[in-house]
Amino acid sequence: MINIRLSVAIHVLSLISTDSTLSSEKIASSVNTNPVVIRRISSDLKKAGILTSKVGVPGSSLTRDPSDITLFDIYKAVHIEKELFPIHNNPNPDCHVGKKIQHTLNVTFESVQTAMENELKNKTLESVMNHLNE
Amino acid sequence: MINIRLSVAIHVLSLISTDSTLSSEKIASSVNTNPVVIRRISSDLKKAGILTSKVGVPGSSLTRDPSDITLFDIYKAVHIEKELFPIHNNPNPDCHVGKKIQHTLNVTFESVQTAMENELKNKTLESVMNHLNE
DNA sequence: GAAGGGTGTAACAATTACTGTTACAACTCA
DNA sequence: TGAGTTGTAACAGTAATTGTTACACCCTTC
Repeated sequence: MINIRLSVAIHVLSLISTDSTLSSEKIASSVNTNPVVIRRISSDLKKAGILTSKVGVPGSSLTRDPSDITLFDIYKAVHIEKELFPIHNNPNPDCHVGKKIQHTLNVTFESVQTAMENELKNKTLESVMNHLNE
Repeated sequence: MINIRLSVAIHVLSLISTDSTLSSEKIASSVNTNPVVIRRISSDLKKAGILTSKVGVPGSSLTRDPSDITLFDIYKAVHIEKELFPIHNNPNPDCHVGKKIQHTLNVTFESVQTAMENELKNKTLESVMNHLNE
């Protein structure tokens, strides 16, 4: 478990895609949080090229169709760059296991993380919104 | 993800499988942590039926062959039960999106988590140890 | 049966990350 | 001009994780 940013970001983008004039205040009331939390996440999404906005002007717009935005795009935008499974530091290099454990687990965990990321790539904002409209 | 328990647990099990007489003190010196951290993780692994040990007797043993212990077994043993991607609480039910976002994301995130877990199920302690011995 | 050394576990400190919040500069538009 | 907004820094509160001390209880050996 990491944080709720991905879920908030998807919520935000779902709202924006149907109404590009919503202020952070209004979005916050739908998400049930503070407007600054919304602006913070919007800022990440903006840096990632997923949405645009103008200082002083309420609202923001998607830069492309929801079918072209994968959950992985959103995930990358709002998550700190770090490994899914961190590995303990400074294992004892004088030990047969300690000497190689970090490299071994790096390789192992990387494929697990990739499997997770591929599944996020298979899902788009559009598919989530379709589910919301069912 | 969140913590280094999975990587420490794999380290511990790799050591135990080649020497079932190692004390938590010795294991801790290979992992480079405090013996209590090792005993805490060993306790989880014991509850999960992956290893056995006796109070007062140094060492512990695997209950089955490393080829029968998947990384998912270890993951379940040492991780708090919780979702990979948590979802924000109390979205506004008066909003079209807020009303359904939690259920929708639950379904969506579940399949992502399953993809990750399946990859963990595909890897065994034996395969990790083979990599350590290369 | 006493001593030394283990395990199991509770309790607490230190650290870190996340969320919520206040504050404010800079900007837009009526 | 003034109300309302975005973008962002700064900080408090909370929660989770790890490391650590402490100690009851249990072997094993002498």
